[in-house]
Amino acid sequence: MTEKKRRKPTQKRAQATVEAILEAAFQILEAEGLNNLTTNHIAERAGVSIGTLYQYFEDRDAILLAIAQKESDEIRQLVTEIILETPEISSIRAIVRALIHGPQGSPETRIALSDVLFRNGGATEMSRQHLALLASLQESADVELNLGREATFILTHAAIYLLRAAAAEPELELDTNILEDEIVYLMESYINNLSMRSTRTD
Amino acid sequence: MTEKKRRKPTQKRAQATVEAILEAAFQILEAEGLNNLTTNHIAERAGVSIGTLYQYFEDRDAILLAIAQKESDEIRQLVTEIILETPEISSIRAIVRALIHGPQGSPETRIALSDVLFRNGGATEMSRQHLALLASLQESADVELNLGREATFILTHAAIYLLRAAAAEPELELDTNILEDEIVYLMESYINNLSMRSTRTD
Amino acid sequence: MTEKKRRKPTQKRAQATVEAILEAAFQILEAEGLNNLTTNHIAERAGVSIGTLYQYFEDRDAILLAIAQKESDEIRQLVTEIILETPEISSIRAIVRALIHGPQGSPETRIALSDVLFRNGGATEMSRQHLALLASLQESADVELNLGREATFILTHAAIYLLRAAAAEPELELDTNILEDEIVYLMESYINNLSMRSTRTD
Amino acid sequence: MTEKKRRKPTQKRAQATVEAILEAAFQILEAEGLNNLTTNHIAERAGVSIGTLYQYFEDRDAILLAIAQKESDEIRQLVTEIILETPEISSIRAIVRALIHGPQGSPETRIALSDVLFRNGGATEMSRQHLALLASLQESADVELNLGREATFILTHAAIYLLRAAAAEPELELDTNILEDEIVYLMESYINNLSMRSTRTD
DNA sequence: GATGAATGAGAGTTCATTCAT
DNA sequence: CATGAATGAACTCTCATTCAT
Repeated sequence: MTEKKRRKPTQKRAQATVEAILEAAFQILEAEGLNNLTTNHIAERAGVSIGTLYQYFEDRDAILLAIAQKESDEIRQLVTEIILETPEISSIRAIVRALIHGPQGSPETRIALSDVLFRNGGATEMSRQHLALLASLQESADVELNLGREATFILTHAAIYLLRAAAAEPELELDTNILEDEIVYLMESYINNLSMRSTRTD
Repeated sequence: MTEKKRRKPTQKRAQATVEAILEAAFQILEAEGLNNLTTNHIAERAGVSIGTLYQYFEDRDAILLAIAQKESDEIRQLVTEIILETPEISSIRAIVRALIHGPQGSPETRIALSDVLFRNGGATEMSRQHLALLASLQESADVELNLGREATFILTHAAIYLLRAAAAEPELELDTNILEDEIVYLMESYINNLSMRSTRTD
Repeated sequence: MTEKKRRKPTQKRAQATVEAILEAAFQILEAEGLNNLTTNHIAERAGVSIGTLYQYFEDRDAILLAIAQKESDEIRQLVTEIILETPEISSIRAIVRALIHGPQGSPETRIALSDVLFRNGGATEMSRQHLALLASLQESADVELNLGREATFILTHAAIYLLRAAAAEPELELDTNILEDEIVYLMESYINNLSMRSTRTD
Repeated sequence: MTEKKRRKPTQKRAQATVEAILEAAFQILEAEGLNNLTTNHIAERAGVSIGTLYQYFEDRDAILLAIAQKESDEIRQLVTEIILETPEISSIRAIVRALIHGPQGSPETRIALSDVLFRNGGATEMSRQHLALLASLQESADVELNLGREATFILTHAAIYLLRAAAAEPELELDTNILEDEIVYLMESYINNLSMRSTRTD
């Protein structure tokens, strides 16, 4: 009854409003950081009133979440594209490459976005991404892997968190191509290790 | 010049006050999260006035930083203790074990603390920890490793970030013993991979 | 860029709000002095929330400045009115009379207001007032005055500062009419002195 | 009974402490302005504890007052010295010269000190200075001046406030020698004017 | 649907002053 | 006499959010 409903933008104009808000928020996040990402600021930059903003978004976090989900989708998409374009590379490399080149924005932006994704349904949204990742990885292995929870966790998180850490420390001046190689090596050698153990166990 | 100096606690009473503040801050962080960790709240819980708090800490962040540095020291200490107690285990396992059992507090607490450590001298304080880690790892390898920046980065960050991620997702119910094993495998197989490449290159 | 913009009151309601804030501030300044002129106090007296206050004024000083500028304008206006109403009196007397009767409020209020005017663009806003004053004075002299910087300074500051001092020492119980006469004498005799010197010098 | 007594420094060591406090306060006032002149800051700079400071001074204002009175004394002294050294100059010029060269410190410092002098017994301490000034001026006049309250006020305040204003506006780059001349002219021509009126009236 | 004026809890912080040691 | 740890009222200012227009 008393629940406030947020309008779902079905009309074209409304769609444009939502886009403007998300775009404005992203720009501010990039240019001025999470601390200056205030709702009033976003509304002003988007050219809408603060009241309008609140008709489309429950609260400040919802805006960030929308941006993050959009990026998340784009990365999934990118994995597929990479595999289609260069079918000779391994799934692992495709994933790592997508994780490197997909996300836009500065380190701070990336962290803010992955944080919000985590806060809002860490067990839901984010792990969906991880599980998709895992499915791809399974294909890479010669033998069927006998994965425990912990190995699964490592396979689905290592690349993501290492790349997040790399993004957060730009002063290390890591070469993205080499980094791609090394992370691929890291994961492949771990999968080999898992295979050996699986074989032995069987 | 313009810096306000904070008193360094020389008297016994002052020492106790500082301890009380840090302890109170830690408890609040645990029980109520980073958002409710306000300076007034800390002072109240510590049983001191807000003015007293500000005599010893520049600002809110300084309190967090102090806690984080204390924990950081404790972990370094723990690595040493583990190696002394169980000399048969590898350096890698000692480090991973210390990283698992060292940090106190909930996932959110750990993240907040590692964040503050990173914010305040990401290239200073934190990498000191990483480099010490690296030195230990070098000893584990049979051949002298020929490490590029990117491989170094992976070696020094993989365990830390994976464990941070694990702490952040308690709903996965990971078994810490198994997790320790798997991370050790991950790193050992990567080091083997590096060794093989080093050998070939030589 | 980093400047926070303050809303300019476009709606009628907003105009009234700004008026209420200025009025409240003036009353408090009168009744309780500059030290008790806190932003919370002003907002409360004005019947608006503290947040509203800060939407229209950058900070506490900006409120004082707004009041001072308003008064400053009123005095300029008053000089003109006096000359129109009593065209037989000299410019000097008109200015002195305006300076005596124009400013509202207690001595402390006047000083606070002239201080804030001085702080914010001492070389800008305030000297504009002084220069206008000077232009009027020049007309009073028979011969064209040959004014050095220092004489100019005296002409433009003597009346203002003496009246400010008089306002600051109400216990002297100075009669404003006589004071007006004496200050006019002071300035006229100085201008005569300047004229004599100018004549001689030519 | 319950009245707090402030110690009068009779011993040598105590004298030194008081001196150190006043000196420290003056330096801070000069270097960092009235806003940063905190009691803790003064005590630290003076090398004494805050508790000690409060044994010699009732409150923060008392420190400023002590400095101001010291300066005030020095100026009175300076007038005498100037007259003794250069007996040919008029009393007026001696006073003006002393007011120009006597006070130490930046404009802000001077204003702060004259303000405190005024606040604490505007009718007492400060007018004592003014009356001494007036006595000297009376001697300069040929005929006995028949001074009303208002004329007295002008004679005793004009020079002081004009010089204070001049000090407050260093950007005008007034030449102190010329300023001395002009203020002397201002006052002399006013005294002449007064004389003429006195003569006529008699 | 859109607007933007208004809200207000509450954050961080300062500093004159006291008093137990 | 000196110390300096402790006090806490008071202050400025922010920003997510609401709701009358």
